[in-house]
Amino acid sequence: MDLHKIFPELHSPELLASIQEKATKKSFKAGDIIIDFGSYIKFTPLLLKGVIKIVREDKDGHELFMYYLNPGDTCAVSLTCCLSEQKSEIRAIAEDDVELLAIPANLMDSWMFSHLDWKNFIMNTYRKRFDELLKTIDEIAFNKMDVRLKNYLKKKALVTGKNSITSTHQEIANDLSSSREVISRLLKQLEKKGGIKLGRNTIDVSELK
DNA sequence: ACATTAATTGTGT
DNA sequence: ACACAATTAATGT
Repeated sequence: MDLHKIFPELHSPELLASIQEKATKKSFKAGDIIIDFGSYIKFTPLLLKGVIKIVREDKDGHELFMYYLNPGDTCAVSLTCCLSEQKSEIRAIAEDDVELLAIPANLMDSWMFSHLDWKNFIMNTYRKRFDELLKTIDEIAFNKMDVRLKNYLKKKALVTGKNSITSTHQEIANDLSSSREVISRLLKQLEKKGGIKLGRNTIDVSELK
């Protein structure tokens, strides 16, 4: 297994050996829920393959999209949960078929002290996620829904590496905490002027600027 | 191939 | 936001 290829920041031989020994490989199919609200997290995922969507739930039970995890990422939120044994504030859904390494929570902690590269890795993913979050906060605070939608489409296309998106208007509305009708109407505007093509369950985004 | 049904999308209020 | 119409895809016969 070439862990080092996917996680360039992890290089010390002892750490890599520990990971090999202690981590368990798990796989999920597209749509599976990997971590759910309120569940205690007893491991942290190192994502090997596929895309994971991280979603927050507001008080009325509405979902709000936060960010994607790509191969080479780990879930920053789950790090905090692990360390303090808190319930999960988030839901993690497999966007594609996913393979990940599950690191037991207690090891996360001790590796912080014993392996410098591990510590740096954790710190860096924190920093990256924090930047991401700032961006989405800005977007929600300052952008109208049509801009958010356009960004959402772009990001989703980028992350999945495809130029067509397979999801329903309803699902998009859930991610953006809007209503399906609003999304449908905005999408149709975009189809006229913005260079996307709509079909049932698919949105072709290859022409999107 | 055709009819039936379910799911997704469109529109008016 | 809601109700309903229209369209498209999936399924059974």
